[in-house]
Amino acid sequence: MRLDEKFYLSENNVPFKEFFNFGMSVDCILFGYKNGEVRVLLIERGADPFKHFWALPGDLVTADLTLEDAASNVLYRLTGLENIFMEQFHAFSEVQRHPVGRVITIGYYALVRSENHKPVASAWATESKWFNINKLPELAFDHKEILDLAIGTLKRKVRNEPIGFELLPPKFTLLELQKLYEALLGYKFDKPNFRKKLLSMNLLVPLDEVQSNVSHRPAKLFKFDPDRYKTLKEEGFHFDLQ
Amino acid sequence: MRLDEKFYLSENNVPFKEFFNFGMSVDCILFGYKNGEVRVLLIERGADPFKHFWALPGDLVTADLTLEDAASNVLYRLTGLENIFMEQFHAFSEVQRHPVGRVITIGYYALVRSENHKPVASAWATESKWFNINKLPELAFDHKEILDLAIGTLKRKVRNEPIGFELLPPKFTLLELQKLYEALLGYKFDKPNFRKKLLSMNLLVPLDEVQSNVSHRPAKLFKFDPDRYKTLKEEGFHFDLQ
DNA sequence: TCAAAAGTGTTCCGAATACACCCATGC
DNA sequence: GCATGGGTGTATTCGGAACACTTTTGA
Repeated sequence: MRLDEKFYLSENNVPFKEFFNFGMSVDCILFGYKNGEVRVLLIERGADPFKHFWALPGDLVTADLTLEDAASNVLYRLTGLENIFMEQFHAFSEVQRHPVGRVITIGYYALVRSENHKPVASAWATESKWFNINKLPELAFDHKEILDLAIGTLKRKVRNEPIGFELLPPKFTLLELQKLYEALLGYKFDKPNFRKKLLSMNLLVPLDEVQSNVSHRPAKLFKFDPDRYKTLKEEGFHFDLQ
Repeated sequence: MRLDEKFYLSENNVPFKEFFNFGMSVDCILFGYKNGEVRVLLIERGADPFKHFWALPGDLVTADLTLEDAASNVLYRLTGLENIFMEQFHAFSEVQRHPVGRVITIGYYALVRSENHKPVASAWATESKWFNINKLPELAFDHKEILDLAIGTLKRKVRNEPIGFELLPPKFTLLELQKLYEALLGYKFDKPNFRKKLLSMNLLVPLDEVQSNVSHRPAKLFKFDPDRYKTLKEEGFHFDLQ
């Protein structure tokens, strides 16, 4: 259903079509975790403006796609992976934020298991590379602002929802989980207390499997139980790590 | 700085300007609180499409405004108030969500002290009216989806940040605050414990003033201390109500 | 045997819970 | 006096913090 344009005048009688001149883009903050470091995948721009600058992977959106589709496409082209955990977090709309025209961008943060994939090169990026979130290069456009907000959002989210698991392999030890949270939040947990707290939540399923090839007592492996979380949440449970 | 368009070809060599055909709008969910009820201000549409339907107040965005400006304008035209507490919460981008073209809308929720203002009529609305958030009419466009997400966001936010005060008059009693939270969250608090918890946070400043004209012992009035909250937050304090 | 990390148990403290109870005001 | 909500005190419980300790593996 497309209605007649005459219906669509603004309060000041501006013709409807005058409003349809925005560009939309998505920018993705892809987080990973390796060797105790939280990392983000950046690309080196292969074209002006900001050629050779590091930037967030992103793209202009075409009229046939939702923002979620567009962000999924960016992540797929970047990693070869589908169904990456991904969540919208903010719209950036400064009038002069993009040098070529009025582009509003929607930020998505996404979480992957670093080991699972190799970032691939693409037409819009000459290179892609993981950066420790505490050692970031200068970025193109307003991407520093976007990335800062993404990091803040991740730190807040990770305390209130069990999404940290998306950064770990499907099977993990409790100490690996603890180290991840320590890297994300920037402080230490007491090992026995962290264990007790996480296990008391009943979100982790112990597996009949242990670490191998470690030069110490091998740790039991666990997996996260998303269905269990769903059930608990409906019963009023709130995931909460301080 | 406007760069030459030749720089801006997509991966498939689509000319840059082909991307600049989106309409942007903002939709505002204005929450209020009165007589123990959480309410939202809706407008009755005065024009097609969805003429005579109840809808969220909103507007198309012009190229010279940020989204925040646009949302502030909507709220100002609606209430006559400036500097209303307001926060972006989601972008809605279903391809067919608007019957006349590709309009992406950004949802803002906002909080006002109901007593402070009278909703005013405007060109795009024949009427505006407060609705209890549990007794909502049928809505235009995808506004039900937007409103539902706004309510969910408010309930979550109100537990983790001291924004509930935005819905109360500047001076309030502890029981008024408790009733507000009970209405927002849908469950009861124990009076002595609620008092102790809130006062122990040191966010409330007791005033040398009490209720008047009440047929019972007049309650002490308090005000919220935003500077104190800022300080505490920087020290690692997390507002938290279960 | 030693290093390293896994894993358990216990004590202590403070916050949340569940109450009972008294206070001040208008009618 | 009595109804109404304001406001305080206390006993109990529960969870988190701190920390000591034992266990299991590889080298």
